[in-house]
Amino acid sequence: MKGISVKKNEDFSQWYTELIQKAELADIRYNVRGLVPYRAWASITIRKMYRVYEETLERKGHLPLIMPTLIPESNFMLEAKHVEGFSPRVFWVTHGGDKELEERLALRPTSETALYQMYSLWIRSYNDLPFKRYVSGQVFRYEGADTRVFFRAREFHWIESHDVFATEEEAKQQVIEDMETTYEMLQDEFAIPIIFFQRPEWDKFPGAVHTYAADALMDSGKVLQLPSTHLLGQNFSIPFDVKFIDENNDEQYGYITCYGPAISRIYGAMIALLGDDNGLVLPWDLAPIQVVVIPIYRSATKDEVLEKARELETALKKYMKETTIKLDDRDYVSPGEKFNEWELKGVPLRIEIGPKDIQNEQVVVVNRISGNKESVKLVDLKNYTSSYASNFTKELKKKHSIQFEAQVQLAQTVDEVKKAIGENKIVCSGFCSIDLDGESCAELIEKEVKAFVRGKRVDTEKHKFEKCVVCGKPAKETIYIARSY
RNA sequence: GGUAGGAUGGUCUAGAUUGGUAAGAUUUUUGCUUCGGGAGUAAAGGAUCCAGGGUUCAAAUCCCUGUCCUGCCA
Repeated sequence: MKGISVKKNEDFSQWYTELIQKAELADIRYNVRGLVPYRAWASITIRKMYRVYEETLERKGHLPLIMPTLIPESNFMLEAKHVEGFSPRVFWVTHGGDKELEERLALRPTSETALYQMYSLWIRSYNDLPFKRYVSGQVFRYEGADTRVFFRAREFHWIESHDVFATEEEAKQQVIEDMETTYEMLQDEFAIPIIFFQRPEWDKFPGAVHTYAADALMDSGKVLQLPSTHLLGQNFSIPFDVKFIDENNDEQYGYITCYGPAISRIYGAMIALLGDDNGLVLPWDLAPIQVVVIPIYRSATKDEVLEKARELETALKKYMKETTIKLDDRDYVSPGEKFNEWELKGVPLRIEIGPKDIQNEQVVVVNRISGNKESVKLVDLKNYTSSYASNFTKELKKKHSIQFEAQVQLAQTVDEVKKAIGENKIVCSGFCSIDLDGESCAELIEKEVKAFVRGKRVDTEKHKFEKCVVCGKPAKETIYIARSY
């Protein structure tokens, strides 16, 4: 069987694994564990995602940088919390040829300690600020056995932007801009519904003052952590000596923010969320091929149909200039198999043309989201396809929009939390504190309920609780609890 | 960490109880017939059966060691 053998909502894990193999997205047989080659179909989409993300960052004042992949251990050791958080997961380069290196080199797990070393040389005065840069590339983290293609790997693909400001206020504004960027990209371009939480102290980026992370709302009631933006304050600028001369000729340390959308993980979230029992479904702009034309003929009608199909292809290419169109004229594959194959790969629009259509001066069009088939006259095709193209992603977003409030269940006790999580809800509760003194309560939730405290909402919160759901002390915060991937 | 399985053509699996010519499906290549929702047929190609050692006339199969994978429990 070439199609996916299970239904998405019956066995998600199996569905996802088969989708990746059968739609030729990635090949898990590479002989280093946790490192995965992405095949052409996934690579094309991932490159498109990079492009739209990079354009957006540049529009908002960031410039690109290309940075080395290796970071000397001495840089890496400069910020204590950062080291503590990352060193168990660093791949180290220890040898050059046969010779042991004098200093170990880290394969970057993130680039703060490479960049800020250079920022301290590049930034001289307040005239250089704000200083906004981004790096696109791979990072390496030695994860445990629990890897899953696109979601968690030992090498993954991301963009990290690192911005330096003269004041804390400007840095805070940047964090807000990063969150807006995330909504623009994930919700508008990639059709993934998200919500931002401020992470509790015990769960923030190592070295950050605050971490704000987007959680994607998956239809199973689970959440998946997507891009996060971090207010680093002066935690890195002091050890790395990122200083500038202000208007009064005084030396000041900069305020830094960093933002890291992991493109490979967003891709995973997108295919997992948007896909259906027939396979992949992709937003219009991100599909490697947007329109596939399938000729249908018998031996007697072959030449005539193929000729008309080629004419159709030429016409489509003329009036859909930004679109990738493919005529699937393979003779050795039956139409039925082509239908299934292109559905598996998530081509948004299929156009069929056969003898009956030629006679009636029409084509048959099939919608990847609804599966609906209809006939369209050739004279109307130009209008039809242009409105189809502009509506496709909107339809997809509508189908997967999740009303956050409708997923939420309020809970006053740990038992209520447990019950609601069991019903695939996201739980809203009172909590003593999201500072370090609240960690023991979070650990209890983790242990008893097998769900995680995601933090407090960044946008306005309308629920208020008297007491912490765990310890019963006065609730300083309203927080959300969910299971996560 | 505990525990139970597993590793055989590109892929999935049989073969193990009872040691004896490595099997099937699928994939790939080619020919002919097909083609409006996963085509049929004929042929060809493809595995030192995870690694190393032992028992034996003979090992995919039995024994030992190692490596890697998977499930379940903490």
